[in-house]
Amino acid sequence: MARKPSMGRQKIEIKRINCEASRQVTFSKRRAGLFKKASELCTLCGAETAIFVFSPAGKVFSFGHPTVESIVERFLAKNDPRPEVVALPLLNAYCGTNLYELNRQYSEALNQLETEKKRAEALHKSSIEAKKGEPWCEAPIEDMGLLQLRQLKMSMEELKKKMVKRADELVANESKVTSPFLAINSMRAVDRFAAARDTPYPNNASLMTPYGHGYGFSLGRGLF
Amino acid sequence: MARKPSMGRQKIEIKRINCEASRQVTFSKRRAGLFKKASELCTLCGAETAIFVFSPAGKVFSFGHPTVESIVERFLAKNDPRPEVVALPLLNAYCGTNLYELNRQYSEALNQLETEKKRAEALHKSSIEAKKGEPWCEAPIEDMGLLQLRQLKMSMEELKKKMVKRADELVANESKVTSPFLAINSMRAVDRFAAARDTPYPNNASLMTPYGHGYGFSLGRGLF
DNA sequence: AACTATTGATAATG
DNA sequence: TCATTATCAATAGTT
Repeated sequence: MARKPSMGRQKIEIKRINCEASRQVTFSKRRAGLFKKASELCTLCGAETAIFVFSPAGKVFSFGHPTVESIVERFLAKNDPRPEVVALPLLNAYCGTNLYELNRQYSEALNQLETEKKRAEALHKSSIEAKKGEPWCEAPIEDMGLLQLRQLKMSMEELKKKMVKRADELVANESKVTSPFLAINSMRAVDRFAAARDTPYPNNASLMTPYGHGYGFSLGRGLF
Repeated sequence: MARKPSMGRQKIEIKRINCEASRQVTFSKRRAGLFKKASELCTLCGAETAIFVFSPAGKVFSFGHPTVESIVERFLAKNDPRPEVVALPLLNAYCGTNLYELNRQYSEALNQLETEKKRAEALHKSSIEAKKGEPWCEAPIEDMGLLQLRQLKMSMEELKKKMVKRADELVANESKVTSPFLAINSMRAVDRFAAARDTPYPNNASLMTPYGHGYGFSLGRGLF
């Protein structure tokens, strides 16, 4: 005998939802719906799909079948504009010839960059002192460099090593090995909605597989 | 007075569709639906989303808001273990601006390089032909190297100059310009389902924007 | 590609 | 967040 337990779904306009709370609710619901649709597409049609969703708050949610990584790898193989990705196969093509010289130049450029930054750092040192109590994020970026710079340099050096190593490998082995992308953030689960689990990665990502077909979802906190 | 023009939608099981033709049809329909859902999620909730779908035939279809590239970049910044990927945000943070533009310049140079390589490849085609029966990858790479190598070296040198110059700029100007990543494969259109258009990129990608809110879709032939 | 009967997704509500 | 339900939107089957 009860009457209207709800007025049911109402039509909504497709524009930003102003109410913070309902926007969040809608985000969750529709994200789940989107991922479900994606999994169905994969199952029904044999497609391979990856989805990344960044919430306004910066959380990342991803879906991938067979895995997020395999899809990204596939995509990057064709579309990544980043130099190193473009450069490696190119360098490979040339048998690693002159790699040393190229690396030297690259390093040199980076060293110069480092030098520049240090100079700037020195120049701004006084103003750092002045801004003592300021929150970290408001501090002038020139002022917080040394540590990160060192880290950067290390990363660059590692990149360089990898480039050389990779080139060597490819020269030595001309068989087209499609090495799987290191699937750091992937796991398989058989249970529907398997429990999330922490990973040791900076984004503190958690993972779960809501649909029982080897589809992987991941959640994590964004940096931005 | 006609009666049943159709028996309407019937329930289907979520498992691979065996019939090739209807699988293809379903793929198209559901892919469009998925992208629409994604665009709505973005609009309603202020989310940022990217989707990649590989058809069984190897075609890639992608959706991105604001652009595919920005989302991938963001994702990789947190999940890609490759050092160069770690380095980028670090540099960005350090310089108070992002490296996207620099990166773009770099890849542009490398793209030119790639073009050069292809040209040279064509030039050497006869010698390749001569080695009939041999797969392309077995052809001696030394045979097609000198020209491109020179070009590569030049590119690297120019990169170096650009990096240094950019570093100078950044030191001089500490305002945090968030220059948008050059969305090589993206375009905006106001028409729904604007006509696809060729791009000069290797995958011969075509692009269109089906939903009139600045969302970009791209279609292209896969390599795999 | 277009149409429409249905199913499936979800906005409003508890 | 989870559950319910009326309604709207997506789409399977057909032309």
